[in-house]
Amino acid sequence: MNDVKIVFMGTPVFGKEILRCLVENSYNVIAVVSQPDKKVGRKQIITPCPVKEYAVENGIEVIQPIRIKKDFQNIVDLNADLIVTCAYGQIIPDELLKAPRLGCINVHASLLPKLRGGAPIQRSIMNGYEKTGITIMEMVSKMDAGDMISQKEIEIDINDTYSSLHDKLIEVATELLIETMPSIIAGGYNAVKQSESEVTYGFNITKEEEHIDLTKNYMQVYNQIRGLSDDPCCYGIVEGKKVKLHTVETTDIYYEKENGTIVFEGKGLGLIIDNRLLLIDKLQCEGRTLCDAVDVRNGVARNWEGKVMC
RNA sequence: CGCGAGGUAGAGCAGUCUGGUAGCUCGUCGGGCUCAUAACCCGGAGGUCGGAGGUUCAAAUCCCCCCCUCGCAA
Repeated sequence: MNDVKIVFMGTPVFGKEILRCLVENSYNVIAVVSQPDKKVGRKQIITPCPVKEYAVENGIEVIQPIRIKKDFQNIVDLNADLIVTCAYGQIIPDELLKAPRLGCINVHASLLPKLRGGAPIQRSIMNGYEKTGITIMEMVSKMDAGDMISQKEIEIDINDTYSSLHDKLIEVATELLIETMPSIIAGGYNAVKQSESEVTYGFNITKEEEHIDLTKNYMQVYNQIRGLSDDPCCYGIVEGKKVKLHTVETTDIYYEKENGTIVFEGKGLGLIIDNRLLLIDKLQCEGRTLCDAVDVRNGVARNWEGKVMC
């Protein structure tokens, strides 16, 4: 398999693990394409993305076009046999898609045609799905619309969060990739068209969607919170300050109270949605560190009993 | 030099404006009550108040510098 020259394109941790999978299984990754280094955090420190970091550690050439739409010729010139992408972050121009002999494939974290787009993992939880998975497909100019080569399902546990599901899907993705790569290289697979009538989208999460939506029902709110945990996290406003809800659990305890009312439950904190108690385990108040609900109640939230989150 | 909040006992916080005995809730340890308890009562231990310098009779508190954390913005 060393004779097949592969270019990998990806950016975040998910992509890094796919790249690692290729490298550790002795595939010949001749170069990596990533988003440009970005200024990160309050101090605006320029930080390389995880994929670049891994590539550099392993002595693989890294290319970081600012706008790949125009700036792709140097990638074509690598004369790769196959391009593997996973969470790269830019639309890849048709000329580049056509360049490799074996084409371009993408590892996508949903059961296509469901949840095309950039945030399939979060959306699968926020939409209340009971299963999701990984799809490996051919790339076409329309995002995530190519014919499907292979697919693997996974159940979403009621306690899964974005980060726990993210980690599980990495496992599934690497397994599926190992299974699928030989047939891609050999060219002997049957690609399946996506059923256009079943297409749904899972676009990136907007700022507004991180704000707790109290017009939704109990389970929808629960799904919103766990679908966004631990990052970027769902938040509500209490006494004018942002409160991030990191970890919550459902209960069968009922109260007749206004939506969003905060109650003292046991030694910790609870939130009333649809007259039903949502137990808060970990949260973070603006300007403060992440901590257990018990601690927050002992300090910042001493007088929160009966206050309403909005 | 982007804007803002914060660093006080093992944890989470109040006190700082208006300088003058180091406080609260939880935890912990000991005792009591109880069939029993994460409940309740009594008692104890535990802090160079992020660090250096300055003002002052006196600094957690005022002034200056540095370090670290978090929210926003990107």
